[in-house]
Amino acid sequence: MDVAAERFRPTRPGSREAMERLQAEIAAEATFEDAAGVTPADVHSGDALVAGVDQAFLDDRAVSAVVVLRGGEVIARESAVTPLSMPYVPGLLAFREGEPIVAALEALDVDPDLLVLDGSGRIHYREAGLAAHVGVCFDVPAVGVAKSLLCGRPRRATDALEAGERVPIEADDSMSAPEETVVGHAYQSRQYPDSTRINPLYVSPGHRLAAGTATDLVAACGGEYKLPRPTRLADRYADELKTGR
DNA sequence: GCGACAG
DNA sequence: ATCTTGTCGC
Repeated sequence: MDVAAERFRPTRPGSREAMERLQAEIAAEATFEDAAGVTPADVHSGDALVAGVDQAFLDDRAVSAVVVLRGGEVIARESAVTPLSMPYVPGLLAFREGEPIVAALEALDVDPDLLVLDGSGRIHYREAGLAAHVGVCFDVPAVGVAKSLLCGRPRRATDALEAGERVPIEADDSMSAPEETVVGHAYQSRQYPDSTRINPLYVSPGHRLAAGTATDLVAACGGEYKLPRPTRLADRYADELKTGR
């Protein structure tokens, strides 16, 4: 697939200020409402191609793995390795992991209808998390799936949720969005029958999706584990590339 | 100064 | 994210 807007390519700008300015542009360019056509039904039927993306690290390099699914079946895989240009900084993840991700996606011969990224989308200080950055860069519907919450506040307690339940995540005063704007959801993809609790996933739209639809799509991706199938497979592939099978 | 902080 | 043994629970 091809980058739609070269100016949004996540390469490391000179300063933190420059990176934050670019994120403000990303957020302004991102659409946080349904504007693409990809529906949960399309994901189920196989009418939509879903790409799961995840990274693994080796010393000073990052390896990004992409797995494309059509109705739960793997139809393509790609990967890319690039040197790390900066350390992990909360709020600037896209500038650390974006280069290998974009490179791996560019190597794809097919064009996914939905990108599922490991990290936040709109749940971000400037509403420009990894999923928004990559989604806007390719101008493709994207959703972010994080294992922990970067910012924002759950509308109610998120412990003891049943499988399938979701709780809105509202913007707090650390974010650019008006307070209480629903920027994503805590989504309980899996849960044990009793005692032991599994933490929920934090799903947020990256581009061309409303918060509710983003979560519906992740649910439609399925999977036997906590992470949605596309992400789980990309995670395994990345680890496979890192070690050597 | 204190607390919070995707991967 | 990554480094890792043991350990709790279905």
